Amino acid sequence: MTHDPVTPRGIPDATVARLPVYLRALSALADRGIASVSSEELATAAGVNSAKLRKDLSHLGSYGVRGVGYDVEFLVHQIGRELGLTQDWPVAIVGIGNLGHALAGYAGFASKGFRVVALFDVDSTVVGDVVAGLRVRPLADLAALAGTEQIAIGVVATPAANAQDVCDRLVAAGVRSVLNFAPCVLSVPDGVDVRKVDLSTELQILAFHEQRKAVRDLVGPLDELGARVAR
Amino acid sequence: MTHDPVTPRGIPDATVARLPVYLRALSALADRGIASVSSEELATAAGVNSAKLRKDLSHLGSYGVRGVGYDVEFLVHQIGRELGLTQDWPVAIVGIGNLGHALAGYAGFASKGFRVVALFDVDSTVVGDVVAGLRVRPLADLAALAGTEQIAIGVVATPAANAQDVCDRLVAAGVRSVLNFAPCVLSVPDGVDVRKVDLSTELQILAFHEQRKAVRDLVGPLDELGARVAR
DNA sequence: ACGACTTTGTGCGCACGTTCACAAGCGCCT
DNA sequence: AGGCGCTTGTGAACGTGCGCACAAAGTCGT
Repeated sequence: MTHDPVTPRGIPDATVARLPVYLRALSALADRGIASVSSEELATAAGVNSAKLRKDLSHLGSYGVRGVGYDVEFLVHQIGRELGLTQDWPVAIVGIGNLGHALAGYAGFASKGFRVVALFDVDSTVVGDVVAGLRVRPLADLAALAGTEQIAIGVVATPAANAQDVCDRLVAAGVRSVLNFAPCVLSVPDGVDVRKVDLSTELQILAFHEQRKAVRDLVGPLDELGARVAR
Repeated sequence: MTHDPVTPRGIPDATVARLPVYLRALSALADRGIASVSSEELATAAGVNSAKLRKDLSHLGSYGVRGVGYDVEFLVHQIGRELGLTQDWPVAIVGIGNLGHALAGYAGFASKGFRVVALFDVDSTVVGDVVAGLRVRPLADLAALAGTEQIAIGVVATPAANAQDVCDRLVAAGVRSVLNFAPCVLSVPDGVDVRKVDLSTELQILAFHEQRKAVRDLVGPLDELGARVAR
Protein backbone atom coordinates (compact mmCIF):
# COMPACT_ATOMS: atom_id res chain seq x y z
CA MET A 1 0.00 0.00 0.00
CA THR A 2 2.49 2.59 -1.14
CA HIS A 3 0.79 5.95 -1.30
CA ASP A 4 -0.42 6.67 -4.81
CA PRO A 5 1.77 9.07 -6.79
CA VAL A 6 -1.29 10.95 -7.94
CA THR A 7 -4.38 10.29 -5.90
CA PRO A 8 -7.72 11.20 -7.47
CA ARG A 9 -7.50 14.88 -8.33
CA GLY A 10 -4.01 15.17 -6.85
CA ILE A 11 -2.80 18.30 -8.58
CA PRO A 12 0.95 18.95 -8.20
CA ASP A 13 1.89 22.08 -6.28
CA ALA A 14 3.88 23.41 -9.21
CA THR A 15 0.78 23.15 -11.38
CA VAL A 16 -1.44 24.88 -8.83
CA ALA A 17 1.03 27.75 -8.70
CA ARG A 18 0.71 28.24 -12.45
CA LEU A 19 -3.07 27.97 -12.74
CA PRO A 20 -3.61 31.62 -11.72
CA VAL A 21 -1.25 32.69 -14.49
CA TYR A 22 -3.15 30.67 -17.06
CA LEU A 23 -6.40 32.04 -15.72
CA ARG A 24 -5.23 35.59 -16.18
CA ALA A 25 -3.99 34.96 -19.70
CA LEU A 26 -7.28 33.31 -20.56
CA SER A 27 -9.29 36.17 -19.11
CA ALA A 28 -7.31 38.60 -21.22
CA LEU A 29 -8.07 36.50 -24.30
CA ALA A 30 -11.76 36.37 -23.41
CA ASP A 31 -11.82 40.14 -23.06
CA ARG A 32 -10.45 40.40 -26.58
CA GLY A 33 -13.30 38.22 -27.77
CA ILE A 34 -11.16 35.19 -28.58
CA ALA A 35 -13.16 31.99 -28.21
CA SER A 36 -10.54 29.32 -28.79
CA VAL A 37 -6.82 29.03 -28.13
CA SER A 38 -4.10 26.47 -28.77
CA SER A 39 -1.70 25.30 -26.09
CA GLU A 40 1.12 26.96 -27.99
CA GLU A 41 -0.56 30.37 -27.98
CA LEU A 42 -1.67 30.16 -24.39
CA ALA A 43 1.75 28.94 -23.29
CA THR A 44 3.40 31.91 -24.96
CA ALA A 45 0.97 34.28 -23.28
CA ALA A 46 1.65 32.68 -19.92
CA GLY A 47 5.40 32.53 -20.46
CA VAL A 48 5.75 28.78 -20.16
CA ASN A 49 6.53 25.75 -22.28
CA SER A 50 3.55 24.43 -24.25
CA ALA A 51 4.12 20.85 -23.10
CA LYS A 52 4.11 21.98 -19.52
CA LEU A 53 0.88 23.85 -20.09
CA ARG A 54 -0.80 20.82 -21.61
CA LYS A 55 0.37 18.58 -18.79
CA ASP A 56 -0.87 21.10 -16.24
CA LEU A 57 -4.28 21.33 -17.86
CA SER A 58 -4.49 17.56 -18.22
CA HIS A 59 -4.57 17.37 -14.43
CA LEU A 60 -7.93 19.13 -14.46
CA GLY A 61 -9.39 16.82 -17.10
CA SER A 62 -9.43 16.42 -20.86
CA TYR A 63 -10.86 19.80 -21.68
CA GLY A 64 -9.10 20.35 -24.99
CA VAL A 65 -10.14 19.33 -28.47
CA ARG A 66 -7.42 17.74 -30.58
CA GLY A 67 -6.74 19.57 -33.76
CA VAL A 68 -8.47 22.66 -32.42
CA GLY A 69 -7.36 23.76 -28.97
CA TYR A 70 -9.14 24.88 -25.83
CA ASP A 71 -12.40 26.77 -25.45
CA VAL A 72 -11.40 29.94 -23.63
CA GLU A 73 -14.65 30.54 -21.78
CA PHE A 74 -14.94 26.94 -20.67
CA LEU A 75 -11.35 26.77 -19.48
CA VAL A 76 -11.74 29.97 -17.49
CA HIS A 77 -14.67 28.39 -15.75
CA GLN A 78 -12.89 25.12 -15.04
CA ILE A 79 -9.71 26.68 -13.67
CA GLY A 80 -11.75 29.10 -11.59
CA ARG A 81 -13.72 26.24 -10.15
CA GLU A 82 -10.58 24.25 -9.40
CA LEU A 83 -9.03 27.22 -7.61
CA GLY A 84 -12.21 27.77 -5.65
CA LEU A 85 -12.95 31.15 -7.18
CA THR A 86 -16.63 30.39 -7.62
CA GLN A 87 -17.14 31.18 -3.98
CA ASP A 88 -16.42 34.28 -1.93
CA TRP A 89 -13.40 34.34 0.33
CA PRO A 90 -13.61 36.74 3.24
CA VAL A 91 -10.21 38.33 3.86
CA ALA A 92 -8.98 40.20 6.91
CA ILE A 93 -5.94 42.46 6.80
CA VAL A 94 -3.93 43.07 9.95
CA GLY A 95 -1.50 45.96 10.06
CA ILE A 96 -2.74 49.08 8.32
CA GLY A 97 0.53 50.83 7.69
CA ASN A 98 1.88 51.82 4.29
CA LEU A 99 1.54 48.34 2.91
CA GLY A 100 -1.76 47.55 4.60
CA HIS A 101 -3.26 50.66 3.04
CA ALA A 102 -2.11 49.61 -0.39
CA LEU A 103 -3.43 46.09 0.08
CA ALA A 104 -6.81 47.27 1.35
CA GLY A 105 -7.19 49.40 -1.76
CA TYR A 106 -5.86 46.81 -4.17
CA ALA A 107 -8.41 46.18 -6.88
CA GLY A 108 -6.99 42.78 -7.72
CA PHE A 109 -8.54 41.39 -4.55
CA ALA A 110 -12.18 41.93 -5.39
CA SER A 111 -11.91 40.80 -8.99
CA LYS A 112 -11.39 37.16 -8.08
CA GLY A 113 -13.86 36.67 -5.27
CA PHE A 114 -11.61 37.88 -2.49
CA ARG A 115 -13.57 40.28 -0.31
CA VAL A 116 -11.80 42.35 2.31
CA VAL A 117 -14.20 42.26 5.24
CA ALA A 118 -12.13 43.60 8.10
CA LEU A 119 -9.05 45.70 8.87
CA PHE A 120 -7.16 45.51 12.13
CA ASP A 121 -4.29 47.34 13.80
CA VAL A 122 -2.80 47.59 17.25
CA ASP A 123 -1.85 51.23 16.85
CA SER A 124 -4.62 53.30 18.48
CA THR A 125 -3.77 56.28 16.24
CA VAL A 126 -4.80 54.23 13.22
CA VAL A 127 -7.80 52.49 14.75
CA GLY A 128 -11.00 54.23 13.75
CA ASP A 129 -9.66 55.50 10.44
CA VAL A 130 -11.67 54.55 7.40
CA VAL A 131 -9.57 52.87 4.75
CA ALA A 132 -11.06 51.68 1.48
CA GLY A 133 -14.52 52.02 2.97
CA LEU A 134 -13.78 49.99 6.08
CA ARG A 135 -13.19 51.20 9.59
CA VAL A 136 -9.94 50.00 11.13
CA ARG A 137 -10.67 48.00 14.26
CA PRO A 138 -8.49 47.23 17.26
CA LEU A 139 -6.76 43.88 17.13
CA ALA A 140 -8.68 42.74 20.19
CA ASP A 141 -11.87 42.70 18.10
CA LEU A 142 -10.48 39.83 16.08
CA ALA A 143 -11.62 37.21 18.57
CA ALA A 144 -15.11 38.68 18.65
CA LEU A 145 -15.37 38.76 14.87
CA ALA A 146 -14.53 35.10 14.68
CA GLY A 147 -17.87 34.32 16.25
CA THR A 148 -19.97 36.28 13.79
CA GLU A 149 -18.23 35.93 10.45
CA GLN A 150 -15.73 33.26 9.50
CA ILE A 151 -12.57 34.68 7.97
CA ALA A 152 -10.98 32.42 5.39
CA ILE A 153 -7.73 34.24 4.75
CA GLY A 154 -5.69 36.45 7.03
CA VAL A 155 -3.17 38.90 5.64
CA VAL A 156 -0.30 39.88 7.93
CA ALA A 157 1.10 43.29 7.01
CA THR A 158 2.65 44.21 10.34
CA PRO A 159 6.29 44.71 11.28
CA ALA A 160 8.18 41.48 11.82
CA ALA A 161 8.17 41.91 15.58
CA ASN A 162 4.37 41.62 15.81
CA ALA A 163 3.83 39.11 13.04
CA GLN A 164 3.95 35.90 15.05
CA ASP A 165 1.58 37.25 17.70
CA VAL A 166 -0.85 38.46 15.05
CA CYS A 167 -0.62 35.14 13.27
CA ASP A 168 -1.39 33.25 16.47
CA ARG A 169 -4.46 35.40 17.02
CA LEU A 170 -5.63 34.79 13.47
CA VAL A 171 -5.24 31.05 13.92
CA ALA A 172 -7.06 31.24 17.24
CA ALA A 173 -9.88 33.01 15.41
CA GLY A 174 -10.19 30.07 13.05
CA VAL A 175 -8.15 31.33 10.10
CA ARG A 176 -6.45 28.49 8.27
CA SER A 177 -4.77 30.40 5.43
CA VAL A 178 -2.30 33.18 6.06
CA LEU A 179 -0.56 35.48 3.61
CA ASN A 180 2.52 36.91 5.31
CA PHE A 181 4.16 40.14 4.18
CA ALA A 182 6.28 40.50 7.30
CA PRO A 183 9.95 39.62 6.82
CA CYS A 184 10.03 36.69 9.20
CA VAL A 185 9.15 33.02 9.47
CA LEU A 186 5.76 32.22 10.93
CA SER A 187 5.17 28.97 12.74
CA VAL A 188 1.65 27.60 12.65
CA PRO A 189 -0.04 24.35 13.69
CA ASP A 190 -0.78 21.59 11.20
CA GLY A 191 -3.68 22.32 8.92
CA VAL A 192 -2.81 25.98 8.54
CA ASP A 193 -1.20 27.19 5.32
CA VAL A 194 1.20 30.09 5.19
CA ARG A 195 2.50 31.78 2.08
CA LYS A 196 5.18 34.44 2.25
CA VAL A 197 5.65 37.52 0.14
CA ASP A 198 8.94 39.19 0.87
CA LEU A 199 10.18 42.18 -1.08
CA SER A 200 13.56 42.19 0.58
CA THR A 201 14.20 38.55 -0.28
CA GLU A 202 13.27 39.12 -3.91
CA LEU A 203 15.65 42.05 -4.15
CA GLN A 204 18.46 40.03 -2.63
CA ILE A 205 17.94 37.25 -5.14
CA LEU A 206 18.07 39.78 -7.94
CA ALA A 207 21.20 41.30 -6.43
CA PHE A 208 22.85 37.88 -6.40
CA HIS A 209 22.23 37.35 -10.10
CA GLU A 210 23.16 40.95 -10.88
CA GLN A 211 26.49 40.46 -9.15
CA ARG A 212 27.02 37.28 -11.11
CA LYS A 213 26.39 39.11 -14.34
CA ALA A 214 28.84 41.85 -13.37
CA VAL A 215 31.54 39.27 -12.66
CA ARG A 216 30.83 37.46 -15.92
CA ASP A 217 31.12 40.68 -17.88
CA LEU A 218 34.50 41.37 -16.31
CA VAL A 219 36.20 38.02 -16.63
CA GLY A 220 34.72 36.55 -19.76
CA PRO A 221 32.54 38.70 -22.01
CA LEU A 222 32.71 36.02 -24.67
CA ASP A 223 31.89 33.03 -22.50
CA GLU A 224 29.37 30.49 -23.55
CA LEU A 225 25.92 30.47 -21.97
CA GLY A 226 23.91 33.64 -21.56
CA ALA A 227 22.27 34.72 -18.36
CA ARG A 228 19.36 32.68 -17.18
CA VAL A 229 16.00 34.19 -16.46
CA ALA A 230 15.22 33.88 -12.79
CA ARG A 231 12.07 31.99 -12.18
CA MET B 1 31.97 17.72 -22.86
CA THR B 2 28.86 17.32 -20.80
CA HIS B 3 28.22 20.52 -18.93
CA ASP B 4 29.40 20.27 -15.34
CA PRO B 5 26.62 19.69 -12.83
CA VAL B 6 28.13 22.22 -10.48
CA THR B 7 30.65 24.56 -12.02
CA PRO B 8 32.96 26.46 -9.67
CA ARG B 9 30.73 28.34 -7.24
CA GLY B 10 27.60 27.17 -9.01
CA ILE B 11 25.06 27.80 -6.29
CA PRO B 12 21.67 26.16 -6.95
CA ASP B 13 18.75 28.52 -7.42
CA ALA B 14 16.84 26.92 -4.59
CA THR B 15 19.73 27.63 -2.27
CA VAL B 16 20.06 31.25 -3.37
CA ALA B 17 16.37 31.74 -2.64
CA ARG B 18 16.90 30.61 0.92
CA LEU B 19 20.06 32.56 1.70
CA PRO B 20 18.13 35.77 2.51
CA VAL B 21 16.07 33.82 5.03
CA TYR B 22 19.17 32.49 6.71
CA LEU B 23 20.69 35.94 6.68
CA ARG B 24 17.71 37.40 8.45
CA ALA B 25 17.64 34.68 11.08
CA LEU B 26 21.36 35.18 11.66
CA SER B 27 20.98 38.93 11.96
CA ALA B 28 18.29 38.41 14.59
CA LEU B 29 20.62 36.11 16.52
CA ALA B 30 23.45 38.62 16.26
CA ASP B 31 21.17 41.34 17.62
CA ARG B 32 20.48 39.13 20.61
CA GLY B 33 24.22 38.85 21.18
CA ILE B 34 24.48 35.20 20.20
CA ALA B 35 27.91 34.42 18.79
CA SER B 36 27.57 30.82 17.68
CA VAL B 37 24.75 28.67 16.38
CA SER B 38 24.27 25.06 15.36
CA SER B 39 22.69 24.01 12.09
CA GLU B 40 19.78 22.59 14.05
CA GLU B 41 19.03 25.86 15.82
CA LEU B 42 19.47 27.98 12.73
CA ALA B 43 17.36 25.61 10.68
CA THR B 44 14.53 25.85 13.18
CA ALA B 45 14.75 29.63 13.15
CA ALA B 46 14.67 29.65 9.35
CA GLY B 47 11.90 27.09 9.14
CA VAL B 48 13.82 24.49 7.16
CA ASN B 49 15.37 21.04 7.58
CA SER B 50 18.81 21.08 9.19
CA ALA B 51 20.34 18.86 6.51
CA LYS B 52 19.13 21.25 3.85
CA LEU B 53 20.60 24.16 5.73
CA ARG B 54 23.98 22.48 6.02
CA LYS B 55 24.01 21.57 2.34
CA ASP B 56 23.05 25.09 1.41
CA LEU B 57 25.83 26.59 3.51
CA SER B 58 28.31 24.05 2.20
CA HIS B 59 27.92 25.64 -1.22
CA LEU B 60 29.46 28.82 0.14
CA GLY B 61 32.40 27.01 1.68
CA SER B 62 33.29 25.13 4.85
CA TYR B 63 32.49 27.86 7.30
CA GLY B 64 31.29 25.68 10.18
CA VAL B 65 33.28 24.08 12.96
CA ARG B 66 32.46 20.47 13.71
CA GLY B 67 31.28 19.84 17.23
CA VAL B 68 30.58 23.55 17.67
CA GLY B 69 28.50 25.14 14.92
CA TYR B 70 28.73 28.33 12.91
CA ASP B 71 30.06 31.72 13.95
CA VAL B 72 27.09 34.03 13.57
CA GLU B 73 28.97 37.22 12.74
CA PHE B 74 31.20 35.50 10.22
CA LEU B 75 28.32 33.75 8.50
CA VAL B 76 26.37 36.99 8.21
CA HIS B 77 29.36 38.49 6.44
CA GLN B 78 29.83 35.53 4.10
CA ILE B 79 26.19 35.27 3.06
CA GLY B 80 26.00 39.02 2.61
CA ARG B 81 29.05 38.94 0.39
CA GLU B 82 27.67 36.07 -1.65
CA LEU B 83 24.39 37.89 -2.18
CA GLY B 84 26.23 41.05 -3.16
CA LEU B 85 24.99 43.07 -0.20
CA THR B 86 28.39 44.61 0.45
CA GLN B 87 27.74 47.03 -2.35
CA ASP B 88 24.99 49.56 -2.92
CA TRP B 89 22.24 48.77 -5.37
CA PRO B 90 20.49 51.77 -6.87
CA VAL B 91 16.78 51.04 -7.28
CA ALA B 92 14.20 52.89 -9.37
CA ILE B 93 10.48 52.51 -8.76
CA VAL B 94 8.04 53.08 -11.60
CA GLY B 95 4.37 53.60 -10.82
CA ILE B 96 3.75 55.65 -7.72
CA GLY B 97 0.22 54.54 -6.90
CA ASN B 98 -0.88 52.91 -3.70
CA LEU B 99 1.70 50.20 -3.94
CA GLY B 100 4.49 52.41 -5.26
CA HIS B 101 4.02 54.70 -2.27
CA ALA B 102 4.32 51.81 0.13
CA LEU B 103 7.40 50.48 -1.61
CA ALA B 104 9.13 53.86 -1.70
CA GLY B 105 8.63 54.14 2.04
CA TYR B 106 9.53 50.56 2.85
CA ALA B 107 12.32 50.50 5.40
CA GLY B 108 13.42 47.00 4.42
CA PHE B 109 14.97 48.38 1.25
CA ALA B 110 17.62 50.58 2.80
CA SER B 111 18.67 48.08 5.45
CA LYS B 112 20.29 45.73 2.97
CA GLY B 113 22.07 48.15 0.68
CA PHE B 114 19.15 48.81 -1.62
CA ARG B 115 18.88 52.54 -2.21
CA VAL B 116 15.82 53.99 -3.89
CA VAL B 117 17.28 56.67 -6.14
CA ALA B 118 14.40 57.57 -8.43
CA LEU B 119 10.63 57.44 -8.68
CA PHE B 120 8.74 57.60 -11.96
CA ASP B 121 5.14 57.81 -13.07
CA VAL B 122 3.28 58.59 -16.27
CA ASP B 123 0.39 60.27 -14.48
CA SER B 124 1.02 64.02 -14.58
CA THR B 125 -1.08 64.51 -11.44
CA VAL B 126 1.44 62.46 -9.49
CA VAL B 127 4.60 63.80 -11.11
CA GLY B 128 6.20 66.44 -8.97
CA ASP B 129 4.92 65.02 -5.70
CA VAL B 130 7.55 64.29 -3.11
CA VAL B 131 7.34 60.72 -1.82
CA ALA B 132 9.75 59.40 0.79
CA GLY B 133 12.00 62.38 0.17
CA LEU B 134 12.16 61.93 -3.58
CA ARG B 135 10.40 63.93 -6.27
CA VAL B 136 8.35 61.83 -8.66
CA ARG B 137 9.64 62.32 -12.20
CA PRO B 138 7.93 61.80 -15.53
CA LEU B 139 8.65 58.48 -17.14
CA ALA B 140 10.34 60.24 -20.04
CA ASP B 141 13.18 61.21 -17.70
CA LEU B 142 14.16 57.58 -17.40
CA ALA B 143 16.23 57.61 -20.57
CA ALA B 144 18.05 60.75 -19.45
CA LEU B 145 18.80 59.31 -16.03
CA ALA B 146 20.41 56.27 -17.58
CA GLY B 147 23.24 58.48 -18.79
CA THR B 148 24.07 59.97 -15.40
CA GLU B 149 23.45 57.19 -12.90
CA GLN B 150 23.27 53.51 -13.61
CA ILE B 151 20.18 51.85 -12.15
CA ALA B 152 20.70 48.25 -11.11
CA ILE B 153 17.17 47.21 -10.26
CA GLY B 154 13.89 48.46 -11.65
CA VAL B 155 10.65 47.95 -9.74
CA VAL B 156 7.47 47.87 -11.80
CA ALA B 157 4.46 48.89 -9.70
CA THR B 158 2.17 50.03 -12.50
CA PRO B 159 -1.13 48.59 -13.69
CA ALA B 160 -0.74 45.54 -15.90
CA ALA B 161 -1.58 47.49 -19.03
CA ASN B 162 1.53 49.68 -18.75
CA ALA B 163 3.89 47.13 -17.31
CA GLN B 164 5.43 45.80 -20.53
CA ASP B 165 6.04 49.29 -21.89
CA VAL B 166 7.62 50.41 -18.62
CA CYS B 167 9.73 47.28 -18.54
CA ASP B 168 10.96 47.89 -22.08
CA ARG B 169 11.98 51.42 -21.13
CA LEU B 170 13.82 50.15 -18.07
CA VAL B 171 15.70 47.64 -20.16
CA ALA B 172 16.49 50.32 -22.71
CA ALA B 173 17.91 52.39 -19.86
CA GLY B 174 20.31 49.58 -19.04
CA VAL B 175 18.41 47.90 -16.22
CA ARG B 176 19.08 44.17 -16.11
CA SER B 177 17.07 43.18 -13.04
CA VAL B 178 13.36 43.81 -12.76
CA LEU B 179 11.01 43.19 -9.86
CA ASN B 180 7.48 43.04 -11.23
CA PHE B 181 4.41 43.71 -9.08
CA ALA B 182 2.05 44.04 -12.03
CA PRO B 183 -0.21 41.03 -12.56
CA CYS B 184 1.13 40.08 -15.97
CA VAL B 185 3.98 38.27 -17.69
CA LEU B 186 6.89 40.44 -18.79
CA SER B 187 9.02 39.44 -21.71
CA VAL B 188 12.61 40.60 -21.67
CA PRO B 189 15.73 39.93 -23.73
CA ASP B 190 18.38 37.46 -22.62
CA GLY B 191 20.56 38.67 -19.81
CA VAL B 192 17.72 40.41 -18.02
CA ASP B 193 16.25 38.82 -14.90
CA VAL B 194 12.64 39.25 -13.91
CA ARG B 195 11.11 38.22 -10.63
CA LYS B 196 7.40 38.45 -10.04
CA VAL B 197 5.48 39.30 -6.89
CA ASP B 198 1.78 38.74 -7.34
CA LEU B 199 -0.69 39.13 -4.51
CA SER B 200 -3.60 37.81 -6.50
CA THR B 201 -1.76 34.62 -7.43
CA GLU B 202 -0.79 33.97 -3.82
CA LEU B 203 -4.38 34.38 -2.69
CA GLN B 204 -5.62 32.01 -5.35
CA ILE B 205 -3.12 29.37 -4.28
CA LEU B 206 -4.30 29.76 -0.70
CA ALA B 207 -7.90 29.53 -1.86
CA PHE B 208 -7.14 26.27 -3.65
CA HIS B 209 -5.74 24.68 -0.53
CA GLU B 210 -8.50 26.16 1.60
CA GLN B 211 -11.10 24.59 -0.66
CA ARG B 212 -9.27 21.29 -0.39
CA LYS B 213 -9.37 21.47 3.37
CA ALA B 214 -13.10 22.25 3.31
CA VAL B 215 -13.78 19.24 1.10
CA ARG B 216 -11.63 17.01 3.30
CA ASP B 217 -13.50 18.10 6.40
CA LEU B 218 -16.80 17.27 4.74
CA VAL B 219 -16.13 13.86 3.24
CA GLY B 220 -13.65 12.34 5.62
CA PRO B 221 -12.86 14.05 8.90
CA LEU B 222 -11.02 10.93 10.02
CA ASP B 223 -9.00 10.39 6.87
CA GLU B 224 -5.32 9.72 7.07
CA LEU B 225 -2.86 12.51 6.19
CA GLY B 226 -3.20 16.01 7.60
CA ALA B 227 -3.08 19.18 5.54
CA ARG B 228 0.25 20.10 4.10
CA VAL B 229 1.85 23.44 4.67
CA ALA B 230 2.07 25.35 1.41
CA ARG B 231 5.63 26.13 0.56
C1' DA C 1 -16.18 9.26 -47.42
C1' DC C 2 -11.51 9.53 -46.94
C1' DG C 3 -7.02 11.38 -46.34
C1' DA C 4 -4.07 15.01 -44.80
C1' DC C 5 -3.25 18.20 -41.33
C1' DT C 6 -3.42 20.02 -36.78
C1' DT C 7 -3.24 19.80 -31.91
C1' DT C 8 -3.91 17.40 -27.63
C1' DG C 9 -2.50 14.17 -24.03
C1' DT C 10 1.27 11.50 -22.21
C1' DG C 11 5.23 7.99 -21.75
C1' DC C 12 9.90 8.44 -20.90
C1' DG C 13 14.42 10.01 -19.71
C1' DC C 14 16.88 13.58 -17.34
C1' DA C 15 18.05 17.03 -14.05
C1' DC C 16 17.14 19.11 -9.79
C1' DG C 17 15.97 19.34 -5.03
C1' DT C 18 15.22 17.07 -0.60
C1' DT C 19 16.10 13.97 3.13
C1' DC C 20 18.38 10.28 5.59
C1' DA C 21 22.18 8.53 7.63
C1' DC C 22 26.86 8.34 8.65
C1' DA C 23 31.82 9.11 8.48
C1' DA C 24 35.06 12.79 9.39
C1' DG C 25 36.58 16.24 12.39
C1' DC C 26 36.82 19.24 16.36
C1' DG C 27 36.79 20.51 21.29
C1' DC C 28 36.46 19.33 26.00
C1' DC C 29 37.18 16.70 30.04
C1' DT C 30 39.68 13.70 32.69
C1' DA D 1 47.54 12.55 26.04
C1' DG D 2 43.70 10.12 24.86
C1' DG D 3 39.02 9.10 24.54
C1' DC D 4 34.26 10.74 24.28
C1' DG D 5 30.50 13.37 22.74
C1' DC D 6 28.85 16.64 19.64
C1' DT D 7 28.21 18.75 15.06
C1' DT D 8 29.48 19.40 10.38
C1' DG D 9 29.80 18.02 5.65
C1' DT D 10 28.33 14.78 2.18
C1' DG D 11 27.31 10.22 -0.29
C1' DA D 12 23.32 7.99 -1.73
C1' DA D 13 18.44 7.11 -2.26
C1' DC D 14 14.23 9.11 -3.25
C1' DG D 15 10.68 12.04 -5.04
C1' DT D 16 9.29 15.82 -7.98
C1' DG D 17 9.26 18.52 -11.93
C1' DC D 18 10.47 19.47 -16.73
C1' DG D 19 10.66 18.94 -21.69
C1' DC D 20 11.07 16.11 -25.76
C1' DA D 21 8.86 13.54 -28.92
C1' DC D 22 5.18 10.83 -30.50
C1' DA D 23 0.84 8.33 -30.75
C1' DA D 24 -4.10 9.25 -30.42
C1' DA D 25 -7.82 11.85 -31.92
C1' DG D 26 -10.32 15.22 -33.90
C1' DT D 27 -11.24 18.71 -37.97
C1' DC D 28 -11.27 20.39 -42.56
C1' DG D 29 -11.08 20.09 -47.48
C1' DT D 30 -12.04 17.68 -51.50
